[in-house]
Amino acid sequence: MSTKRAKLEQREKRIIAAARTVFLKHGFNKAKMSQIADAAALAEGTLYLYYKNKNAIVKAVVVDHWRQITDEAQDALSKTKDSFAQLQALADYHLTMMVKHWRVIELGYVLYYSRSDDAGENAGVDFKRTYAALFDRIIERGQDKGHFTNELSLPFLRDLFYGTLEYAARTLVLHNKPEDIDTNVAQLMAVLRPHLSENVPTDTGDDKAVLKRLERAVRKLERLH
Amino acid sequence: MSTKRAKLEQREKRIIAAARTVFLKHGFNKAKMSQIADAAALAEGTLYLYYKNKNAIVKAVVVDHWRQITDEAQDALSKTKDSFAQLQALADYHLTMMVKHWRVIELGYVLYYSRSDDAGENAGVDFKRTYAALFDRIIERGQDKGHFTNELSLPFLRDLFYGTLEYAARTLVLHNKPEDIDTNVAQLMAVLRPHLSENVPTDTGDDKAVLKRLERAVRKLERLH
DNA sequence: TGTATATATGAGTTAAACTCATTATGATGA
DNA sequence: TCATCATAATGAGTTTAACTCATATATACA
Repeated sequence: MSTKRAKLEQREKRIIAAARTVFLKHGFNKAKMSQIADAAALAEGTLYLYYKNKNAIVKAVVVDHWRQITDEAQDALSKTKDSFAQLQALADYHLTMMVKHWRVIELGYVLYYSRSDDAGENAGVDFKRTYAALFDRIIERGQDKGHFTNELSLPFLRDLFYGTLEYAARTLVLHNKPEDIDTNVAQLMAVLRPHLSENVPTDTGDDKAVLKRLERAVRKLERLH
Repeated sequence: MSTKRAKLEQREKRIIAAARTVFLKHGFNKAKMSQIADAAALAEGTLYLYYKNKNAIVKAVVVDHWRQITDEAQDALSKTKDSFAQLQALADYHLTMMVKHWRVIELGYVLYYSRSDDAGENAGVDFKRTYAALFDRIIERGQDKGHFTNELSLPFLRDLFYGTLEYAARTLVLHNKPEDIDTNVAQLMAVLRPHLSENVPTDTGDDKAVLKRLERAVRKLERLH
């Protein structure tokens, strides 16, 4: 009973794995169904028993990728309970993954432009949905615990977070600078911090002379960057 | 002399206009070369005298769009000399245009995924280049005039700006809420302000502001070491 | 073991991007 | 105005690759 179902699922996975390899190697257009069939050790016609068409296959590849990524990200987040640290961990993980698997991200674009290909069928671009929810959960929990302000709306914060990181990833890949992941994450967190952390006013009593001296030093340092 | 060249350019424009109509109506895949030819009142073969293939046509459509957008944005910016106001004007214009012409943005995705189609030929995705430069110019001029700090790197700022706005546009289109353009722009500017405006705190009594600024600077230093 | 049902196959069909031999257009000069 | 040449346009024909379907094979069940 379950062996049959298991076997079919096994085949589906084999197709996805084969398709992923072929798509990543050649890109969507130059990838041929015959190549995918070969890589999966199946006849071309058999592919169509599992997926309606080439678009459905690429969609399955992309969806599968985001599912894996979501699982891994969840693990990475569980290492800390501090909301802000979790956010930083997510940003770091997300950017790292995007840079590493940029070709998959580009494959995802196929799904955007080919929407409305077959009215109905190809329903909305909702891969990433559960992944994006990770961010929402962090923010909401941070707000509940009173650590985060809510002066910025959640949808906006989400767009800022993921939009910035996607563009940053493209820049890093384009200029082949994966070592800049950290500085990008740091800058993003610096931007978010004042809008998330409930600022505890620094205690007074500090000597003005010290402040003045510090400020001169900082100004000097700032000029270096 | 010039009439001949002018006529050819005229034809190119007719093809782009026709292609734009057909692509926006049907999407890239369902748009047929024959339809474009019909819409341009030309034979199908003639299209190939002007553009190498379907991809080249869609690229021309997208490039043309961004050229127009760039011109218009420049006009919108010339209304004010204040750097921060210019940034806000650009954000507002950009988001408005993206929401209005979202289908063209999606068409642009075709260029991303189909890169490497024909090694060499389809050189980098550099439409938007001059458009993105508008942002750079505002930032750089603001920094030169001493109104903007430079604690965040230009590439990062650019990715933050355009990345956030693209994601925000997608959200607005998806939820059909074009009236939220203003709130999105406002939130983006609120996020950017503290990192751009040089708010030199008067060291007379304004301890909190000084401390805040010093803290930011120190955190930044900590990140670097 | 025989029959029915489910799954796999790949030669054949079809659609659409692209080519190219032929035809039309228009410029130039006598 | 016409003859010659060069340039541009045409669309029937070719090619490629996604997709189909009649046939073959495997599997479950009595």
